[in-house]
Amino acid sequence: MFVGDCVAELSKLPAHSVDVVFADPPYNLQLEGTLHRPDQSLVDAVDDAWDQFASFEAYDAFTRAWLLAARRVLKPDGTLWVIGSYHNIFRVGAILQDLGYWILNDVVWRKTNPMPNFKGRRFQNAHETLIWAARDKDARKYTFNYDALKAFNEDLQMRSDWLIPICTGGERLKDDAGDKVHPTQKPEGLLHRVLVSSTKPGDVVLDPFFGTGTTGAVARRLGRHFVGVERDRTYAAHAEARIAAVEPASAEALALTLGKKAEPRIPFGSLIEGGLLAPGETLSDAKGTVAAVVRADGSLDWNGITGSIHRVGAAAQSAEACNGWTFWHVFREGRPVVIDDLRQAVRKMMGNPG
Amino acid sequence: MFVGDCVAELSKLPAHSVDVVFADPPYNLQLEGTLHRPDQSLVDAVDDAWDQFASFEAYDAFTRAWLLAARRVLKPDGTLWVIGSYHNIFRVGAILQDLGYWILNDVVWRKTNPMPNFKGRRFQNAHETLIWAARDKDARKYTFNYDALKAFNEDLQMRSDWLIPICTGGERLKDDAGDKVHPTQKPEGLLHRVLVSSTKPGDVVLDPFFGTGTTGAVARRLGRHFVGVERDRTYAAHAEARIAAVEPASAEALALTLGKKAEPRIPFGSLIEGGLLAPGETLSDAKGTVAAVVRADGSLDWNGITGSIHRVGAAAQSAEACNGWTFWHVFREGRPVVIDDLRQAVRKMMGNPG
DNA sequence: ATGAGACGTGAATCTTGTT
DNA sequence: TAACAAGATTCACGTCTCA
Repeated sequence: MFVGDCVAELSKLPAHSVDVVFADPPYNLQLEGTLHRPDQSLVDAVDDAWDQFASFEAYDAFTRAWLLAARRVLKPDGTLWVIGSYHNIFRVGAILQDLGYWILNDVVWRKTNPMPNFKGRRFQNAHETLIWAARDKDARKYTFNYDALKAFNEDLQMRSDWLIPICTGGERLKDDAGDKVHPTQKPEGLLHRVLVSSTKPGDVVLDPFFGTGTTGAVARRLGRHFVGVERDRTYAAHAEARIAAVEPASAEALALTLGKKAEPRIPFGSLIEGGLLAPGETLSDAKGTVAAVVRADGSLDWNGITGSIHRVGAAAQSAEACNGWTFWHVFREGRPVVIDDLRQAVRKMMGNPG
Repeated sequence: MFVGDCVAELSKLPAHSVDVVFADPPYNLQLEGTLHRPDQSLVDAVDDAWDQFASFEAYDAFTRAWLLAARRVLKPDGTLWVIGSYHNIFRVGAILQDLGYWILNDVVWRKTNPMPNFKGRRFQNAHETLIWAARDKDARKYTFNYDALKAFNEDLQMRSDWLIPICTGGERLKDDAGDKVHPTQKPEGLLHRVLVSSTKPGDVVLDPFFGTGTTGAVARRLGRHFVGVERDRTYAAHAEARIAAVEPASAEALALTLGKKAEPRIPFGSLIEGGLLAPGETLSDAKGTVAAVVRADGSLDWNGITGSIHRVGAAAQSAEACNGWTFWHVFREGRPVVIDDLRQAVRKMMGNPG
């Protein structure tokens, strides 16, 4: 591990000495005011100095510099991973294409537990994007452990969308005061999948933005060598202690983190998108005493009371709560069909994507 | 619908005339051999290195041209959607940031049934990326139907990852020979969610790469107007026939679920004017630990601190801010009733006068 | 000891209308 | 245009408190 600026430190390494680069650069978040949750508590923003850039141009220059330095130390058949959000990932992706990297995949990290959008002004930002790229367009022998991934994924090809929780609980590093050490610590599960898919035991992994050493900890556990560069001495110190405590895990334990799957939740609106229900159709309860109209936005209208299938179902029964899936029916060929059956049909259409 | 080059046709439209742009541009022109510069000259590949540079440059110029043209016709509070894959989306995203668009979200379309990766050299490419951006950074009144999407998604706010099947079966347009008409026809379910989330009935939607008219078909069904531009006469002809067969949904089915923000404002004083609260009555918080007195002028008095229900509520909690409507309660028949319920009663009175 | 419920928190470009 | 005021707004978990 080296403490220092990543471009300067990388220039000291020999060329073509690294199998894989994993980089979690600053996102250039460009936050302005403060943000409160509905309960008035303050959201702890990423306002650290290392994430501040004067302009897109400044961020681009920074990005070009470290991507160039990383490319020099990569072996000809090496690959590079970068993670980012919509704030920066498009710039990073375009620049790495310009520099001659060849994109192999973009991969979506779907968070099981993302922070909500508190003000209701956008979609909940529930994912981040990783780019996986070869050093050169004509690289043929880069490492991709296709069969291992397929075995871990219940004999299905590993997809480009990964469902992994954010880093919380005991895994999250805390200082003596109980505060998080690093504002953006990545989950080990993410690095695990990255390294299992694109490195072999004994490979050298370089992380130019080492932070608190997630890459190093997972690399050590998986029997990979690592080189980390971190500018902040506090982060580096925590990383060192953390990695020293890592014990290599058994092969069985490795399989566990990759096998997780979740049953896909089907929103009611998907029945409309999928054409199983048309806007304007009428839903009723099992006895046919209540009638509500399906609206295009995925809500119901019962005598002017509108909302989700559950809310309106509750209102129609004067109940506190209601499972709309089993309450509402639609007529098909003269018979009432519970909409839960339509949901099953959608699930079949949807196949089995994690 | 217009048949022609999108930049040329867009230049004929009036400025600030469009609410939303949905664009599905060519993903990687260099592979398809149809890459033209904005002046219509054909890009001629020479050798690999030069070809790569020339191709990205040309694609960037093409992208800049149509994004600029689209920005001119967008209303100040309009938004733009672009869909792409890792081949092009990073360049598109960086350029639209450079042009002054302000990214609101990136959204991942997760395919339920993606094509497998046959060679087993990469992850299965199971998603595409959409960028949703406002025309301007400081646009505040762009349309986002938050409450409709929340109802759609069973009372959870809509995430940035959408699970939707690809376009197959009866929805996929075929020609007389039984071959698919367009190589990349998008599913109507995807456009449904795009238009429900970011447009209102009656809005104008522009699609500069109209193809076989998915945007037009869904817009028509959802009671939105559309403008489509397509260069290929065959695609345009199929689009026209397809859209003509679409049955628009009824006005009632198109109504959007609206939240509190859309409701008329009721000053607190109206509760006193309407006789629902009497001057001198006592309000308290939900637990009954705080008590304030209602004054005839519509202000509260809590231990000598006077002001609006919000200010006094904040002071009573030692908080920065407070929604007085949900904080304060009044006793009715021995039970605490939140004053927000009284406000609803006033709204009903005002909605049905007499 | 156990369970129910309160509390805290995470890479966030997060309001709107009037004066 | 800047300042002020009204008032709308959250999901999944892990941990802690208290009965």
